[in-house]
Amino acid sequence: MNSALKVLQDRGFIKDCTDFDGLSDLMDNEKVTFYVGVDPTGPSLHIGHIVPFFAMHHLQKEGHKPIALVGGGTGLIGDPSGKTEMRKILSVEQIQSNAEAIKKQLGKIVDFSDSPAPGCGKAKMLNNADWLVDLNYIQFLRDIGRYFSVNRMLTFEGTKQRLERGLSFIEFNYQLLQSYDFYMLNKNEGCRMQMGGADQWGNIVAGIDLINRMDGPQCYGLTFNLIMRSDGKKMGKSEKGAVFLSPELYSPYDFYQYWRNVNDADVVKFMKIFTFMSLEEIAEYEDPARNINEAKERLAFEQTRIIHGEEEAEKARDAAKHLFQAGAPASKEGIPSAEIPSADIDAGIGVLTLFTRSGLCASNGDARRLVTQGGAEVNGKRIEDPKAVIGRDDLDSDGELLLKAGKKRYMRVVVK
RNA sequence: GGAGAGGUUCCCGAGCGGUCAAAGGGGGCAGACUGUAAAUCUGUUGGCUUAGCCUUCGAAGGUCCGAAUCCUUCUCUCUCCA
Repeated sequence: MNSALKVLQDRGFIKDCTDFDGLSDLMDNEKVTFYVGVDPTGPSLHIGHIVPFFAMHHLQKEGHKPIALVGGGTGLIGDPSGKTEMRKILSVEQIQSNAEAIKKQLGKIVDFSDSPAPGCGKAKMLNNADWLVDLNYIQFLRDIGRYFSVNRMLTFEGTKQRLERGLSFIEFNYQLLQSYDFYMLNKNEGCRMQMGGADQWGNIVAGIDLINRMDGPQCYGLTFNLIMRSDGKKMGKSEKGAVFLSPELYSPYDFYQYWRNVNDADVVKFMKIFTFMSLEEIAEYEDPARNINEAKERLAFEQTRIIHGEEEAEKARDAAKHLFQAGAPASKEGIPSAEIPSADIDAGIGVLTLFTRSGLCASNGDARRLVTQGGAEVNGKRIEDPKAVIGRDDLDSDGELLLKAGKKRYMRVVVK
C-alpha cells in the first residue's frame, strides 16, 4: 500500500475507499491533489469537524496537495446527510463571516502558506461560492442534472431516513452541488480524490460518477470512521455544548479539560487521530504499566497546542495542575476568569449572586442548589449557607477569589 | 385541493376542568466512591427578593369562580387521498 495511505490506515482514520488499489497506485505514481469540504454553518468548527483535516495534514506531509473547500455556496443549502432535521437557512453575510473564521481555524491543522516545508504539498483553500452562486438553473439541469437518477438517490441510506421525516427539495439537491464541486475541482485543479466523514460516502460516490460521465479521469473517494467515544456518545459534545475551536466560544482551559477527561479507552485512539505525535511515541503510552493520567495530560496538551498554540496550552496545563494537584506551583493565569467591581466587594456580595455572575451557575436557583448540595467553594472553603455574603475579608493574598462549583469547574474572580 | 392525526418543560413522552411548575425515562447538575476516568448509588433539575410570588404546555381570543385540559380562529408538522 502507498506509504501516505498507510499512515492514515495505521492511525485509524480510514473507513472505506472506492478503490484502494487504484488510489494507492495513483498516489505511488504522482503527488495527488485531493479535497475535503466543510460547510460554514457556524461561526466556529468544533472538534467533530476536524478529523478529515488531520488526515489532510498527514497526506500533505507526504507531498500530496490538499484543497480545503469551504462551502460558501453549499452552505446556503445545507447538507441533509446524517441529519434528522432540516437545517436552518443562514443569511449570505452570516455564511461569509463563518467562512472567514473557518479558514483561519483550518490553518492551524494544515499549512496553507505559499511555501510549505520541504517535502510537503502545497495546499489551497477555495470557496465553492465562486462557481455555485452564479449557476444558471436551466444550464445546470441540462449539463449536470441529466446524469442524476432520482431512483438511485432515493436508495441512499441517508436519504431514506430523511424521507421518513421530511426532506425539502433544496436539500435534496445537495448531492448534485457537491458532485459538481468535485467535477469543478477536477477540471480546474486536477483534483483526483475526495475525503470526508462516513456520512459523505453517497455524495462522494455521486461526484466520482459525475466526473466519469463527463469524461473526466478516474477519481477516488476515501471516507473516515465516525469517531465515537467509548461511551457511545458522539465526539465533540460536552456538557457545555459542542467543543468549539474558537477561544471565544470555548476557552483554551476548558478545551484542555475536555481532552484531559476523555475515557481511558479513548486516549490512544485520540492521540493517533487528533495529534501529530508519531506512532512510535504513541505506542509508549499503550503500555498498561504507564500511568493513564500522564497519557491524558499529553493528549490534552498536544491537542490544545495545535489549536490554541504553545503558550495557551502551557497556561491551561499549568492552571490545571495548580487546581488539581496538591503542591503544584501556583499558576492561575490559564483559569477562566470573571471580573467584579470593587464596590460590590466592599458592599459584600451574596454567594448566589457571585456564582451566577461569574458564569458558573445559570441562575440564582441553580446557585442555590449548588450551595445547598455542598458543591460551592470560595477560596477552598465550602460555603453551605445560601445567604452567605462574600466581602473584602474573603479575598486571597492576591486580592482575588477562586470559585469552585462541583469537582471540576473553576472560576477566578478578579476585583476591578 | 380533500380527509385525518398532532404540536407539553433541554430531549422523548404522560397528563380526569381544580390536589399541575405538570408522571416516567433520557440528558444535565450536585454528593458519595475514585484517578480531574468509567461504572455504581443518592439527591436534584422553570424564574425570583423562595413557608410566598411570577412566567411556562404552538399563537391569539373566548367560556368558566377556575384551563395544559372545553370552544373559535390562526399557524406549523406528520399520515392518507387527489
